[in-house]
Amino acid sequence: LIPTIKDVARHAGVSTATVSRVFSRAGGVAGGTCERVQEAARKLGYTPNQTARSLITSKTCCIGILLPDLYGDFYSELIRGIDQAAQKEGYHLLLSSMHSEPAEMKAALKMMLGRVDGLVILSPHFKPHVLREWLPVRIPVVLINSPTMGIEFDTVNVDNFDAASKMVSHLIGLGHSRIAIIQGTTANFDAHERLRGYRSALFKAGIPTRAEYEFEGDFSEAAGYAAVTEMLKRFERPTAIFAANDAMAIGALKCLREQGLNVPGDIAVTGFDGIPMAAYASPSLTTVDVPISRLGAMAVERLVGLLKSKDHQKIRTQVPAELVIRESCGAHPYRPFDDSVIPNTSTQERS
Amino acid sequence: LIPTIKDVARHAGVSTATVSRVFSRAGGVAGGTCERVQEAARKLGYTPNQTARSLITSKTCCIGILLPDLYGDFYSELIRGIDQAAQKEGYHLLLSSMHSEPAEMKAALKMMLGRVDGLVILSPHFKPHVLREWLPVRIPVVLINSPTMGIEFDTVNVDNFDAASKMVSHLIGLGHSRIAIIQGTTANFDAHERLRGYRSALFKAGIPTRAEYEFEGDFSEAAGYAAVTEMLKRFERPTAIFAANDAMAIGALKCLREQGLNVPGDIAVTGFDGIPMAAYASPSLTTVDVPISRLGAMAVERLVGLLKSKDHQKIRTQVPAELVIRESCGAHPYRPFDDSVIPNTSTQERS
DNA sequence: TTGTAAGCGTTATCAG
DNA sequence: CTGATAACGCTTACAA
Repeated sequence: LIPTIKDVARHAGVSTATVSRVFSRAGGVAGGTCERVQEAARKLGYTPNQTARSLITSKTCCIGILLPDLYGDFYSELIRGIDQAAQKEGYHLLLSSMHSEPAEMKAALKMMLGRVDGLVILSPHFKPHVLREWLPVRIPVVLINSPTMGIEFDTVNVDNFDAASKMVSHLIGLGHSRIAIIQGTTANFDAHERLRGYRSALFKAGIPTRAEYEFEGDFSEAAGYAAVTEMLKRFERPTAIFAANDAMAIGALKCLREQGLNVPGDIAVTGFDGIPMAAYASPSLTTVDVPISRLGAMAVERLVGLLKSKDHQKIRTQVPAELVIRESCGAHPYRPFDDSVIPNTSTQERS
Repeated sequence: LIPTIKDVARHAGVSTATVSRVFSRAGGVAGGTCERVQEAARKLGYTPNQTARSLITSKTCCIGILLPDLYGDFYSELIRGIDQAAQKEGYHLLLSSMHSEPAEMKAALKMMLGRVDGLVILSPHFKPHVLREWLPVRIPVVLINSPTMGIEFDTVNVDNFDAASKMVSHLIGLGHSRIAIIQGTTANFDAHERLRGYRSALFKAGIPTRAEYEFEGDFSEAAGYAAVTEMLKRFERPTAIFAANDAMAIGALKCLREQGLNVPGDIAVTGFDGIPMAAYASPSLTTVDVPISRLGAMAVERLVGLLKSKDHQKIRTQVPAELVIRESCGAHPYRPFDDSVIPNTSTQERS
């Protein structure tokens, strides 16, 4: 039903080897023969079977992407960066996301073996050594946002520590010394690094860290709201809040507004991530722009590098994130609304 | 370097056929033999090569996803739905997005042939007959949001016409008769259907359509802003605005606010898409919730259906979209802020 | 229950 | 420049 190289060869009156040479652009085929082959192929609607091709060449030109069950902006931006880089490098994507359980992830991994030349994995759950155990074959792997305790894998991480430190230093520079943090999910690596950056900036400025200023959170808007509720009960309340992500910062803003407090007048607030809504909050939210799409792109670029050269040196790449100073930290005067920030999210493609 | 079925067979002292039987769960292998094989495989770190497997079985358990260069919520929601459905059905995803030019799309298509069992394509650009020409082999295909003039492919579309019509009818029910539309990108199928729904609702209510109430747009916030600027110059200005997507509706809200007009008091506004920010706008935006993730899921489900049974009847599936009544249309009293709506978009997985 | 051997559709290695 | 022919790693009749 579906034409193979043999059919084309027969119709063109040549051998399969010649047809193969034509389609693999190997050269060494006479002009006339080449045309005859292409004509026959067109007539039959022949396209080389990539599976068979990659079986013999042992190259798939595919990279496997393993993601946990994330969603929203982070997910799409990451894939965008990955896809763009992959396309530029001539690779395709075998995607498997939605993995919350180890068994699912392991199964996905198995499915990919033999189908991909390399793997990009974002797995906040599973420790590198667990992954190593699941990867019997020696296949190139790049980890995104991984704790990278050991040096078993190449990694590409957002420099959460540095950016958090810079943000808190920025607040200190604005005159704040009673700075609270609303932390991300415990045991999350990003959350951990942002906390570390917060503490480091305070330390560098000679400000002692205070346990009662380190509020728990889980990256949700509700957590930000709750943390502020708790915070306002304190006698010596902070003059600034460093939220570990934008969602919590926005929850914090909401609570502060409800309590009649002025931001940044009474209390400054900063976020982390740079979600579109941050610019649209009122006051607009000072935050850290995490270059998610570059994160994905760099992971792919590193992987392709591994694929091309048999360079077996493990590299830890840190992607820098930059501060976006807006109104909520008090560095800028308050303006009711920021510029256009809503991405065109209709069913339309990007114009 | 990488162990094959032969290596396992040799180590276990059996034939490759037996090893194959063990790993393909075909049964008919003695318990002791089975264990010996698995032990050998574990020692060697063997995993079946999926490429070789699918070459002989001519089943890949992969479906190809071809997308244009979209981004943001739409993109991630679509993939989410696709991925969930695919996983449930036991299929994997070969993804290729970022296609703005025909040549890119064609190349991507070729890359997939032989690697996938079927295709899900979202291509607002290319007409079905062009696709048919690019698909020489008879491979199952489901089109998402396609004009579907002919009946060459199965399609899964959002019922834009119906939802738009319902929304405008809702405005009419609230007493409006001078209703403007801010259209989406010309030549975009969704935009076209929403316009058709708008006109249909007016027609059904016996309200004549007026060309001067049909403003151009391109789905961008700026376009919504510009359209309202233009609109306010008119003597008999509309009492309601039906924007063809949320981004434009929010642009419209911004312009109206700047002009000192009250929404919905002076003029009602509605959107389309149901982006998260719509709930967070002030006043909160009445809109149409487009079930994007279900759109993707249904496309996959239909495709898997085609794959399993050789049912060659083409089906046009319409996914219904529902109205989300909030404040901007005037049906509800104005409250300063809606409930928590910001998704957790941090690097953290969905909790 | 197990082994032998013939493919799956392609590319690669030789000869010619 | 072209054609046999042997892989690639696996599954699957068919035999034993």
